[in-house]
Amino acid sequence: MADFLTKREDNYSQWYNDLVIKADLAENSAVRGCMVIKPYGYALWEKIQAQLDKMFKATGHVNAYFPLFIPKSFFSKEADHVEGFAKECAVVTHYRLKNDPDGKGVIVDPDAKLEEELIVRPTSETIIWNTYKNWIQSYRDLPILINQWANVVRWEMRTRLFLRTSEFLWQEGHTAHATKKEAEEETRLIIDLYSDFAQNYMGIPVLKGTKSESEKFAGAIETYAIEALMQDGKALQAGTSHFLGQNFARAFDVQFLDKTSKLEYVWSTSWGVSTRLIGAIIMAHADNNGLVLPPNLAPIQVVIIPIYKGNSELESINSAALEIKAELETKGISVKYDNRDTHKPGYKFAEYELKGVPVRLALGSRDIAGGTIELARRDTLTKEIVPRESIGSRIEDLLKEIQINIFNRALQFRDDNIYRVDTREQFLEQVEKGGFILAHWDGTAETEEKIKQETKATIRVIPLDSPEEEGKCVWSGNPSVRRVVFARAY
RNA sequence: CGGGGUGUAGCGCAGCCAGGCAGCGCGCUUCGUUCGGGACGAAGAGGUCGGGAGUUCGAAUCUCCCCACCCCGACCA
Repeated sequence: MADFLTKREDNYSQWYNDLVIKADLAENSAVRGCMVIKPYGYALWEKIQAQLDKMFKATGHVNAYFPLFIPKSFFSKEADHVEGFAKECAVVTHYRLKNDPDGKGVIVDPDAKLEEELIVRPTSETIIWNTYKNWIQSYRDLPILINQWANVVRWEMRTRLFLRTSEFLWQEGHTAHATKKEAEEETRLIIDLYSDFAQNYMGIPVLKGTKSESEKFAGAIETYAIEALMQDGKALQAGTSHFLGQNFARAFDVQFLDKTSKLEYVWSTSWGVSTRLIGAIIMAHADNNGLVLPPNLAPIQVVIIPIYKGNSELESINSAALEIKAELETKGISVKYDNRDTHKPGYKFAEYELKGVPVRLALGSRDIAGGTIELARRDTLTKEIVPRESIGSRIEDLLKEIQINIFNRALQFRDDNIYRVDTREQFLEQVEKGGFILAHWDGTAETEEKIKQETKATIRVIPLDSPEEEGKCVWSGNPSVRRVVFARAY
């Protein structure tokens, strides 16, 4: 059917690239490594934003905005943080252009060199903690629970639309607390919130856990992550929440007087998810006909397509369609009525399938005469004829059903692709096939590094709920007390 | 930064080896017939052949230089 898309089974990454472009989500821009997010892709991001924003607000967070530019000196204050980001920072060195005296065009004005270079934020901990320093003197000033929606820049070597681009959109939460306990609770609260969002809105099951020492955020004491499994068996980190301890407070000298008049460093967290989530939605649900969007995040939940011969038929279909649209909209369902006369129904069917619209209604003279509507669902590609009077309630139920169905499908796939592995041979074999590998690990960075070098698999998470279990490290044979999750990852 | 590849109409490509009117498919415009799974016919529009220099009567094609992008590695949400 969709023969303009590369088949998923032929070349998964080409299929993904084709899909992003053909479904009109985004395209490569004139700037290397940076994408243009097109209206349909941005609409999806807006749905993600709106829901997360609601969830952040419901847990007491507020939004604010900090600068894009960060003085270079701020980066040198937290050693691990510098180490982690130094290699991928864009640097602003000048503030003016001038006409090229030798000819056409403009050049950077050498007289306009900045005293101190500015870093384009790869993340905002430093500028934010420099600012918080001025906001916090007393325990009465705490907690600070701020989120910002922003763009960040990380100069990536290799980029892929949504999954890894040099500039991307995200939200970053930065909180300040009086106690360690409170900051730890915040970190856990957010990773649970992300997990809830991934499962109930994106329809993607995730594994929740902590990162190993080498995989955690630069500057964090502990990094919690949710990890999803894509259809090709590779893992995708879908969200992270960091317990930063007092690292940034010490680096930026942020102290407060507690209730006992004792001077203390502030405890902090940071957490984020990015436009990468769009990549996750694609790679978790889409098929050879195109996107399959979860109803809870689909920009268009229902599309209505008229089928008619001549203008007289169209008129009666128009009025019926608009009635149905209005009825659905009163139930909070987003509906598009596509009565463009420039494309045939078959074209539109294929187009909305490609774009992953969960439910499609087709309305023709036969339906008008018989008081029915043809309803097609994207997740199963099945059709049914529904009586006109029950369409509202049918769709209301169906959207919920589709949401659950695609989650269950992804869950089934995920569960079918978790493997308990106990020997190096099994590990090597399974890593080639993909999936999450549950294996014993001796807990050392050396072993982790060796495994990464030889298999390209990394520890995705150390699951929060993993039971203690005596075993031997799959690589070194040294004793281990629990299994961790390995996979090749995006 | 290494290795490979590609730049020709909006998109996808052929033409280059062996120099001689710049082509094909899709898309686009107009008109007509169509319309329940990507319609058909007819007529059109659309080009700095990535850029520069050279060889030649003549360069998309040969030579040299430059630029950009893509893929594969090392780095990463």
